[in-house]
Amino acid sequence: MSPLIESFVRHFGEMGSRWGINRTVGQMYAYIVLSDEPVNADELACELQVSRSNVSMGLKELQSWNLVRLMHVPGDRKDYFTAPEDVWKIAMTLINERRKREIDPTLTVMRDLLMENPRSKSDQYAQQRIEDMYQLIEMLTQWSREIQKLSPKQISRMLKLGAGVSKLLG
Amino acid sequence: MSPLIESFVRHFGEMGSRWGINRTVGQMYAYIVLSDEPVNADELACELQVSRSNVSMGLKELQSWNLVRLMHVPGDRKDYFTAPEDVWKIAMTLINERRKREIDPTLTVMRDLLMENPRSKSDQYAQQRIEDMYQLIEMLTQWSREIQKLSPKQISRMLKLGAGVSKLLG
DNA sequence: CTGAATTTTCAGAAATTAGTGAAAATTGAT
DNA sequence: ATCAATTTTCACTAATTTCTGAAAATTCAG
Repeated sequence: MSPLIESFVRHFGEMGSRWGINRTVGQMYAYIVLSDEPVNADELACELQVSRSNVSMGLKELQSWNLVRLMHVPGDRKDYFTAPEDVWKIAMTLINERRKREIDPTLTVMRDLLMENPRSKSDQYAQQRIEDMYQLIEMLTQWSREIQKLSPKQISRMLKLGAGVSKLLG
Repeated sequence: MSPLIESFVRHFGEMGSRWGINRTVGQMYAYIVLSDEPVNADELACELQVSRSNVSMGLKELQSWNLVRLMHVPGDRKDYFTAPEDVWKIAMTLINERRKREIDPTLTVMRDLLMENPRSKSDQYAQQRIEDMYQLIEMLTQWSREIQKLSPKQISRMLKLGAGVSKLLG
């Protein structure tokens, strides 16, 4: 692995571990993303110096996150993996998978707690707080769903406008 | 602690741990956020059933993230803590602190790697990928900075418009 | 100053999470 | 069907992270 690629892979391993993704899985994905060609498990195990079984588990996880696509190369029985060519696609997938696994269940818990009737003044206050958070998270996830209808080009244009949107809104 | 508050605190402990924040710190913050009045360390230790020293470390962390404010109540030597009343403020703080600690250093690493001259075809491809990611992350952080100039009301209006913005942009 | 109240530190224990190797299961060419 | 190639599983070990209790440091009223 070239020094350039190694630096990146190392850094993303560290980053991953701060975001609840394990270091090795982070490195594996960084390696796959930077790779020009489909990557197989043996290559990952060898380049990242981890056991073959660890790679197998990591790949299973990346597949469950829809972050890699399984491919085959003609005349080779091994499984090969690639990441989407479009970084927007990767970002959207990450956001959507995390929403499914973490945000949606959280909203459900909050909704349930808001249905209960408060047994005290402090429960009432707590419910108000929960409602504020609920509204905020709901708004953000709804927005994220909405903008995914747009093309990357359109999203870029919108983001670059930034605070300028407020002028359009009067 | 009422069952309602306990459910929320438990859930946020779990969530925290999936986002690289330790369970206890997550619970502590959930408890503080839902609390009507300023909270002291002994109360947290007692209600969450963790050691006093663990609370001390957790509070230090929450302070370093600017997520709590230290207060004093007259006639009491203990330190008391509160969370901002505005959930938008909390969200912005989280985003900004995470940017400072994780995104900015990542952008620096990527910028450095883009300066190096590629030693091979595959380095060239890797640099292209890194550049794509760099542009994407840069755009998102720039946007996040920009919209923080707006008031929560204005941000809400903008987010609710969602994909509708693209119509305004033609 | 003194000393009680409070907070912080930190070495080590406990708990959790990650990684390995050997064995089992699967796959697909012949 | 057979068998070699490949992937997966899983019990165990290793590494990391979190938590604790005791001691040290700090704070402040008197």
